[in-house]
Amino acid sequence: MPHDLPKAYDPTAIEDHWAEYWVREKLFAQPAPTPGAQDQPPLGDTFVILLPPPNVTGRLHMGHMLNQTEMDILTRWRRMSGRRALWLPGTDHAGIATQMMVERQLTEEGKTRQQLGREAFVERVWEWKRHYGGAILEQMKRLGASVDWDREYFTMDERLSVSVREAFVRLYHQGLVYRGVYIVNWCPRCQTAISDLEVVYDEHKGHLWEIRYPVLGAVGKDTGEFLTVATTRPETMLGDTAVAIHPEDERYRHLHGRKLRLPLMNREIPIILDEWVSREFGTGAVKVTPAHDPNDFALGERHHLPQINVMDETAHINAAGGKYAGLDRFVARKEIIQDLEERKLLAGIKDHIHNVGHCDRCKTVVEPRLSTQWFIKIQPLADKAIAAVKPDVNGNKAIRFTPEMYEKTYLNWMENIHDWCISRQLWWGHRIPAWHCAKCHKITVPQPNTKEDPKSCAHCGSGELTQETDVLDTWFSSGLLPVSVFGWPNIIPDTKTSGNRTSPGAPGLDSETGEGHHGTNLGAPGLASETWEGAKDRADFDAFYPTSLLVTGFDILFFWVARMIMFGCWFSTDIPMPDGSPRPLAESVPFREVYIHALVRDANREKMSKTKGNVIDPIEIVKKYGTDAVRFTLASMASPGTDIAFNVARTEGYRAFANKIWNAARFIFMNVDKAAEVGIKVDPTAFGSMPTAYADDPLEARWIVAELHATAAKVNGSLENYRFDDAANTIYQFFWGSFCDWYIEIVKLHLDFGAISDDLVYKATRRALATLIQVFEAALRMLSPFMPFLTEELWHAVYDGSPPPKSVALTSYPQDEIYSNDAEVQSIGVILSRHTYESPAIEMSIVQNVITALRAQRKEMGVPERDSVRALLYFNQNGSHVASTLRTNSNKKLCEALAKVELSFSYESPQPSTKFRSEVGYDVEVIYERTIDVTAERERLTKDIAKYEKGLAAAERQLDNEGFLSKAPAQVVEGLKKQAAETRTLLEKARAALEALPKN
RNA sequence: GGGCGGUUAGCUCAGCUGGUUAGAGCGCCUGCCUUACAAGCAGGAGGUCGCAGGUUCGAACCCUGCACUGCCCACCA
Repeated sequence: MPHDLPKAYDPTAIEDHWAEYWVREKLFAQPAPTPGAQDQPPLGDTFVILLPPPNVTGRLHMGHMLNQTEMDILTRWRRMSGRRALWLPGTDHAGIATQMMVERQLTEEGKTRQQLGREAFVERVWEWKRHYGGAILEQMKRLGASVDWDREYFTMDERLSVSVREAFVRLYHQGLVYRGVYIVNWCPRCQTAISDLEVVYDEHKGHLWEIRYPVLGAVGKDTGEFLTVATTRPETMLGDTAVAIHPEDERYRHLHGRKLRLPLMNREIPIILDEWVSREFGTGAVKVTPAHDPNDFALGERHHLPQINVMDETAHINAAGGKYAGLDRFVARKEIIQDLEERKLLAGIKDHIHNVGHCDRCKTVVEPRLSTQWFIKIQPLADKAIAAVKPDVNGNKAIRFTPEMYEKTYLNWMENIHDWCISRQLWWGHRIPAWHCAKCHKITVPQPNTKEDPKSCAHCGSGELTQETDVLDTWFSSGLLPVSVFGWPNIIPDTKTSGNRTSPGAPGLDSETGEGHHGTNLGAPGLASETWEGAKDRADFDAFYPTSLLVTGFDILFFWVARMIMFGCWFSTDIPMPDGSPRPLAESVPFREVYIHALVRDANREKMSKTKGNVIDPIEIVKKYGTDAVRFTLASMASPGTDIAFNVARTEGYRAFANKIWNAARFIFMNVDKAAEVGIKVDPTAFGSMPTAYADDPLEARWIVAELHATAAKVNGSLENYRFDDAANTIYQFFWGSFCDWYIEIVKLHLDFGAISDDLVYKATRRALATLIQVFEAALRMLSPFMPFLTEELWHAVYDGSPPPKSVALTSYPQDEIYSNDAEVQSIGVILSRHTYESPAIEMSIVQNVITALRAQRKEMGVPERDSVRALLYFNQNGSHVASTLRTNSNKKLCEALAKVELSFSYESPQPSTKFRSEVGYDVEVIYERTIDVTAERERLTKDIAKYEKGLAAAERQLDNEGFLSKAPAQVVEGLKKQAAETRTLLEKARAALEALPKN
């Protein structure tokens, strides 16, 4: 019997069970639609969301948990609101990170990957992945994420690898991929190029070394003069091929056309003139090392300087570095400085604060390095990606950012974008589908839509081809996810004819409208119903692309979000709409909305980091407080644009909330059981919808039903705007503040199983019980996206273990049916208008106000909590609605029961000598013998008087103001007048009471 | 060097397009083991909304300046 609930809620007792249940029952599976079939609900009502794929190497941290909580709340909410919801999970192969992980393993075994060889190493990584790669998703399952596990992907899956290859191949044949020798950011530890984004800059206290380069005379002899250059990386001087000065720099005008002798290397290098040189910085003379600095590289190109690479891939000096060969760059730096000093060529050392680039992955200092890499010419893709975010002529945006300010950040970056270095010198990843010819040394890239690797060189026909050894940047494959997970490119029939026929990158692409000229393959209408290889994928794509929303952190805005937008817009443009029409930009975006969430920090607002040791492990917290409490904590603090300072004190509070809900359920089930004993059964078929109340229902029933509807309206509205905090707080307030604190306390009075033989009592009890359960059941549904475990457990118990659907997650989300439509409400006879004093909200607030006043007065008089006492209620001239509310017998009884008083009314004023309490519209007096603490009383009254005087003065000042009276809206003026009158009454009474206190 | 945020109760944060006397949770104080819940109930204290001007009948909210603080971007050796 599920009604036997323990006294305190123990999350650990139920969570594993439900987590497994949701997965096992495949409750959230959303299989690909059958081609041509009519599905319900209609395809238009989809809610599709991709999980930002965690790294396979990853362990769940608070950021993941926030991200997943938000996505789960939205997905569950949309699903319950009738949308066909699909949340798609997967993991990222995370090239560098994973390779590092396995290399570390090998090191422990005393091996290196080079010893293993590429093939064996990659197999080893796969093995690792099979073993440990699922950890993070297992954690996710445990947290109750309502994803479709049948669709789980991995970015190195065969299916997704096909997409990656096709994307590269198309871009290549569109002329948007190029290969060349450039300066790239090189990580000497990872021994690979990394993109600009993967370099993180740290401010670093370094030095600026000033080195004297001897000036040579006409015959190549030292003149005895020196040109002093300044550098932060002296070791690069081994590769210097010039020194640059500003052409207008008067100090050096006499050196124009002269040469220098490069110290330590004894190489003659020219002095070149370039306006790029800043005369103010350093000495105004810059050593130029084209092979080791991006600026110098550009300078070198302009002046046709040789490029001398002096370091190997591990940042050790190579043979070109003379006697320093073999030294690590920092060791070499020391020796070079020392040698220069000995030769008196070191003019000075200055402290210098500058930014040093580090590898995002391993934090090694990045070395700009000349190497052959693959790049994407990004501008054409960026143009579309910009158009997708900027408002069109009608002011519509194909992609909307929340918070909106990220739109600016995004556009700013996109408008200043650089070509993307996509090659990585790793073994783990998608190997670049390009083949080098041993004969003509040209490159062969397969044609689009071909599966076979090329057998012979496309240029000379030679069969001596070897595939490129570099792999693609991890973000290349994750950038493709929105299209690749839905089957692209295998979704266009007769694909042999499409592909490289036209080049979208070519001039003529209209990036403003996004309507490219590469629509070579406008499929026929009814495409999805045809039987062909990709029909199933195509139906999937048609149903779910574009996705609805992306929820992610700003840290991967450029890495991932921007790349998905570029790729999504680029590769989906030529896929016709399901009806065969061309795909507009708004339908080629990978997602329609982006919600960017904040960072989770520790309770002191510090960034969580391993080195600081302040990382909060979500799994630990979950074990301690329960998943629901942690989820609720995150949700309640997730206000767009604000970082979350995660404080377990909050979580403790929400564990208490879970316990509160649990105990409310215990109370309800206890009464259900009592009712059953006297033959009252509640019809469960009435559950699952929104409860209604009728004119003859008692106040608390009419009120709580109205509150429920109002709460539903507010929660739905908040979720619509990603206001998780508002939504969570609203539900919290409703459940605890309204349902438990007031409704349950009052409904107890109407659950009278003792006098059940009386027909009226029987009916009233049955009705009260029905409303109680219905509201509770609806509240569970409303709460379930936030607290899926607890609500699932209790919801099943409400149905005594045999609910209609298999899960609360498959029921419908509470919708407001009152506040959204007053007219209809009145026509069906429900008395729930909020415009009159008959409104349950106003009636209830009066009752609550009276009860609170009575309780406060009791307390002040020192009445023991148990005792019932007599009390007097004095109505005054502002209190007509109070009087009319309380004259209702049921309301009077209510006040008496909840305040433990026996109430009498009076239309006189209380005697100044008695101790009473003044409220707006009435005074209360509790009849009880006690000695008044005159000092405390005087203090309280004095404080009240000051407050009233201040308020009254402010109100009167405004009411005397002509401008206010003429310009402010009538209701504001009226409200202020009323309030001023009330304050005046309260002030007078307080003054009188103070006057009446005994003096001493 | 550019750009974008933030500053409201002891703490963490709300406060929607300016409108009556600024809210919540936690913490704090007081009293209660009242048979759903002490992870609870009841009552209470606590804020000149960072500072200085301005606009307005009216400003936490709009404008200007300042202070402090956080983040992002940037090739200055």
